[in-house]
Amino acid sequence: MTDKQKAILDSALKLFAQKGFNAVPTSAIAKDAGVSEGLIFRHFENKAGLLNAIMRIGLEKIQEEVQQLNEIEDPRERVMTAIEFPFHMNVEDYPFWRLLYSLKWQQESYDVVMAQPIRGVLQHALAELKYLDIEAEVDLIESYMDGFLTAILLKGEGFNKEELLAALRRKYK
Amino acid sequence: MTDKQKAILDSALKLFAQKGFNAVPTSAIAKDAGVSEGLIFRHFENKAGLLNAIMRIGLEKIQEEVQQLNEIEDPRERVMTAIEFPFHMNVEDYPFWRLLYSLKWQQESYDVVMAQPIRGVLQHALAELKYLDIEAEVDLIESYMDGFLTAILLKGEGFNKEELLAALRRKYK
Amino acid sequence: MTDKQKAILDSALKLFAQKGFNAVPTSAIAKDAGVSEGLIFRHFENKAGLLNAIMRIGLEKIQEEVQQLNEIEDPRERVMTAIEFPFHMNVEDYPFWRLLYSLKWQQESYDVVMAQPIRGVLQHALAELKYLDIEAEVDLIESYMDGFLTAILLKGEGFNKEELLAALRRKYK
Amino acid sequence: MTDKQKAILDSALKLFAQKGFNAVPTSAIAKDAGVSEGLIFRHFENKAGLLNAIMRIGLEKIQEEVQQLNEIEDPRERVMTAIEFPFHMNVEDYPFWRLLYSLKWQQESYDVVMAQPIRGVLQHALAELKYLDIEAEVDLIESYMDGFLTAILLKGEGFNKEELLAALRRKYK
DNA sequence: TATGAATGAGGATTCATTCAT
DNA sequence: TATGAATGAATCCTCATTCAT
Repeated sequence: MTDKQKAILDSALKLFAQKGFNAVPTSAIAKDAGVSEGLIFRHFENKAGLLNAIMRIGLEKIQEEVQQLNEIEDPRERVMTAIEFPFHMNVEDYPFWRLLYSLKWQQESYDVVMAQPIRGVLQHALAELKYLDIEAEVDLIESYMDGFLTAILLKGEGFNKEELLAALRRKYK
Repeated sequence: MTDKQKAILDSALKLFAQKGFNAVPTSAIAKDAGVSEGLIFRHFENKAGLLNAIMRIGLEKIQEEVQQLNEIEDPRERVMTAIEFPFHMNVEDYPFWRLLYSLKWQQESYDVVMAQPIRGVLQHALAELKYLDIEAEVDLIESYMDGFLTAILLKGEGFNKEELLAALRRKYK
Repeated sequence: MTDKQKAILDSALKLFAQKGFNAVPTSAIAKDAGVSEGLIFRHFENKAGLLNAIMRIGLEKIQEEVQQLNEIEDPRERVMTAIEFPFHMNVEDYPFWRLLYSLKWQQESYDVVMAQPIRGVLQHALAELKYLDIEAEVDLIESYMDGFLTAILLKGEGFNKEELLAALRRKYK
Repeated sequence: MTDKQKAILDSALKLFAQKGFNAVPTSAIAKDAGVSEGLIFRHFENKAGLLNAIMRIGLEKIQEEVQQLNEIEDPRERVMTAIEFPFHMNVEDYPFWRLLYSLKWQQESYDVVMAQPIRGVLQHALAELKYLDIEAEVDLIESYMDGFLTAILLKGEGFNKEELLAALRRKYK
């Protein structure tokens, strides 16, 4: 991957995350990345291809994250770490998550593919813990995670991430 | 409000909720509503004005909902009813909520205005319950609600709302 | 002619004169006149018909003006009065002249018809004065008049009409 | 400036001069220039930008003209040459002058900027000639020029430019 | 006579995409 | 690989005009 390809991907991710996929013209991406408009199409075929490339990279990152989760022995701790993932995730990954979450609400959903690895972890852990209604429980945890991610990604300022985490832990102690 | 105005609003809400504001051309709305495209602009000035009208109506519905919440005497029950709101909300309001939640992720956010009434109810109830860190607690509850709403609105099929609610209640018994 | 018809004509003349025929929507005329949009078309058939009505009225006024010119016995004085017409014309007729002069520059020209009566006066007077090349002389005088009208109608402020007239008279003493 | 840019400018000037800025759709310009409609906006941003480009070029031509005037030593001759400018101007510049004079009558006026250089020449020359009321005199001359330009630009056929000039010179001998 | 809702053709502008260089 | 001029379909919006009331 050349420098220019990376520049295009970076700009596209940044802008898509800020304004939404449909609201960002390819010309704006080219300008932000400091390349010609044509180059985007040479490298990524079309605008959807650009999005695909971003998502492929994001999925790889998620899979690394999941691998780290799986290295946690204690299933209870593994679940708690998963739930708290939104609080600990890397700030530089925020744009990717914003984009993923904004795309959820439009038809073409990458969401299912992306969520699957984490669901897998949870299913496994809950099975080890002898839970009965695993699917419902996973849905519940996934809902929590969605909610926290939403809060963290959208309430940039005027909101205390640490206190929210503290409140969460108080509940689950 | 004439029949055609209502038809436009209905079609617009439906389509915006399905595909996102930016992805729906006014021509598609007109077609779906069975009116001429020009009529949209005569009644709502521009596409953003149409969205505003939808949001104004939605806000009124939310305020009614909040009023009903406030009639619940017991603050504990009031909070629980609020948290469970996503499970009990009217199916015909789903499109509005989908639209609201999809807009959250783009710049021009109606979100803050819309969430305020519900936050007010929670702040009040938690004060009655002598909570200390009210803001963090409200953020937490709001996160839950966001998460549940996301689940309910996006996982149409292949997901059991009732079991999720049961799992939630088991936790909070 | 009803009050509303007059209101429409007044508003149309005012707006056409300010911004040009093409730049004024019929809706703006209706609004300014305080009538419904439909009424314009009931009374004047279409936008061009409205312009025609304005022009017909204007032509009548010009013909009255010309009649007064013709009552001047001395041909020399008659010519001078004509040349000075732009300086003495009624301020409330400015919009009509502005409109007429702006229309000159577009294809559909009312100009020829409107200028004819005045040319007639000049031709007559110059014949009485035994001029030889009457057409060229009339063209010359008409050019003067066009120039003065342009100056008076366009340089509203920051321009001294009286001094211009004085300068003109100095020349022609 | 590419060939296509020049083609667009040429077509736009021609059509604007014929029918007026507002009466010419960009589609007509594109068609006449043999380019796609989109190209107009890529090069000139919007319709007003296209007009601006035309005017900028026109202003440069005027400034060249003015420079030539200033090379005339005798101030009396300089003034006469200026007054007679409408009679001697290049036929291929007619469209530009038509456009400029048609725009005079609408709000957004380029007129003042365009007229300034010529006024400057006249003010200078009249000062050399020890005129007293220079402003009024310049207004007078400008009016003449406006009148002659109007005549020449609008009475294409059926009007003898040479005879008008002869009549003018007879007066000013 | 008068209203104002409704239409639809057309107008300015945007934007993904192509292509010659 | 990289540019940027060029395209044309689509998009938002305007506006003269019609029509039911």
